[in-house]
Amino acid sequence: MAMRPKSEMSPPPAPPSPSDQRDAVIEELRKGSQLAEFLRQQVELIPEDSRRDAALANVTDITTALASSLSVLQSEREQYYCSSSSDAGHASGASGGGGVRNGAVARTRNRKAKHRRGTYGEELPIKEILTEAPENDRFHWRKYGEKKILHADFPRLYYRCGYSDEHKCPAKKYVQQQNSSDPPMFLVTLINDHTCDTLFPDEDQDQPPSSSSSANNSQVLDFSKASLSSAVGISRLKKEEDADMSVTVPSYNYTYDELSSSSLPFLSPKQWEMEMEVKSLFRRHSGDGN
DNA sequence: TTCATTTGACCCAC
DNA sequence: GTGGGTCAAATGAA
Repeated sequence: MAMRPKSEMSPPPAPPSPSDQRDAVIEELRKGSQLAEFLRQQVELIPEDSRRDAALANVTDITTALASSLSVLQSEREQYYCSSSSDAGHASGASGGGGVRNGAVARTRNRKAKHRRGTYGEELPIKEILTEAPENDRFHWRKYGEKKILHADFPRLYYRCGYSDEHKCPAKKYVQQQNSSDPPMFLVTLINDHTCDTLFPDEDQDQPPSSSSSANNSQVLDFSKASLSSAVGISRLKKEEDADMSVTVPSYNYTYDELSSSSLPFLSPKQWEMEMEVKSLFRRHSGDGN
């Protein structure tokens, strides 16, 4: 965070409100959309058909991601932080949810609930990810519950790490559909880091995803900026049908200036090479004589 | 047969 | 009493 000299901070420094942060993000997304459109024009100048088409596909993904994010943020501008003390007020949109599949079965059990309601108890850290593909991260999740949430039009889905039993991995995530747009957006709340990932390094990490799924990265809206790199990684497609998902979008957490100083953890080497190539074109055509 | 998902019941903080 | 989080039997898919 940039610090200003005390002499410049004459008014009492009011911390930015959540709505201010949201407006700032919306503004950045708008700038990003303009840049993406400009980038598209530059990419169209690439002479080689294959490279141009691939780059255009990436730009299209970026544009789609920015547009959908803008849509979500704007539609929920006044709702998102209404319940600032709770996480339960995020959802909005049309009605949905599942129906009754089975008849009611009377069961008697004798057990104790392990968890507290409300503020996730003491489980930390918490990361929130806005994505079109909530299941599309590199971890294996097992669904353990689904709950209709008050004032939410979509049920909240509860997942825990698929290795929670084997390796005592405490990672969990809650998935809340945000709207009924096409594709719908989901707010994914990640709770606890994966210990299974550190015990058993992901064997696919050095295997770039197939070119057909060039952008299996989710959108990350992490206002804290602290968990940006670890929140979402290159996807491990746990099921074959995941490979058919075409709604994944590239991460837009980096500006083009930041591209040069960051390592873009979400991109495969091939994608990274392409990004660098596009970036080079971008600079050349934007009059950057350096 | 095994594994994952569904879904009503249960627990507990508020 | 309400509502969010979790459990676990029932069920379906592979």
